[in-house]
Amino acid sequence: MNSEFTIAVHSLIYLAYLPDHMASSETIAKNVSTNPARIRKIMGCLRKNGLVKTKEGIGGGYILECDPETATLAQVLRSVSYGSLKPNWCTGNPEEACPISSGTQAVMDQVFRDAESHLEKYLDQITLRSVLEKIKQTR
Amino acid sequence: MNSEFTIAVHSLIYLAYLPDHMASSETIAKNVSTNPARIRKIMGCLRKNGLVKTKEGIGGGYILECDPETATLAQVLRSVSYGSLKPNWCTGNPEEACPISSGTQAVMDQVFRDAESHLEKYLDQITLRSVLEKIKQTR
DNA sequence: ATTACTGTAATATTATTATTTACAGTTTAG
DNA sequence: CTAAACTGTAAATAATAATATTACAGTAAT
Repeated sequence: MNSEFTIAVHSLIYLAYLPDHMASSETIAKNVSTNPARIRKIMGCLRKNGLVKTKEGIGGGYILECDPETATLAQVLRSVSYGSLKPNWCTGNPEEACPISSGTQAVMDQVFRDAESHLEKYLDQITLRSVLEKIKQTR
Repeated sequence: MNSEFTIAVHSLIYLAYLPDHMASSETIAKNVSTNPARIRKIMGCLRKNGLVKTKEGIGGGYILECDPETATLAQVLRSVSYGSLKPNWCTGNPEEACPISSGTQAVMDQVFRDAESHLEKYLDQITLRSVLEKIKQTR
């Protein structure tokens, strides 16, 4: 898993935290500690999934488009990191006669897919609001 | 997650599949499609956790030291990839005054730790035997 | 029209993964 | 007792993936 999921959650939490629920890619990038282009790319995914809205042009930026009370980390995961649990390196060789060498990868792929859907179930219980509350309490 | 978990599972399945449950690092590496040094490193982790036994010297190699019927993928995960769900890149900056920038990482770390223990619970239901059976059926 | 934004892609940089090589230590066989 | 076939481990290198930088066209406000 790369960091896009974490960045997406961080950005959404940040928007939820701001009084007007809005910020530019540059402001978000500073808060997250990354660069604006990366934020824009990730926000694009969140926009396609209805979690944020874009306002282009001067004074524009990103606006939270979901209710932190009901939006869950699973929605965020699906938006930016679908299928990212499985490593991209593959074991074995499909051409081999040995069933272990040729067949293990497919079975492991299934294991990872199932694992990811379990992960989703867990993340479905975590709302943006609950994360925000935990952050506030941590201080 | 890097591929060590998949390689470890593949290696164990391969040993379980062999009549004498034994093979050298070179043989395993060929089956997995990687190099012997990597296999030896991973097998070292599995040995420390009692999943395989090493036989050094001529005619040596690795021997399965667990019952495929009861050994689970969770044991393998714990042996080789503990804490690997969380990405190593971190968002935010602990020095910042903004609670979101300084506090999100710690909360996300907790989310990943919990997610990993959920993952473990799922993998605890999958035995080496069941993976081996699936591979055999796939043909 | 100019300014301040987003969307997107190409390129560069850095970090992580994986491979290769090497060698000391161990056991078996002759 | 010595050579051969293994493991254990680490260092060096190569390959790949993640991240950052740069650039520029498109859009909306002033």
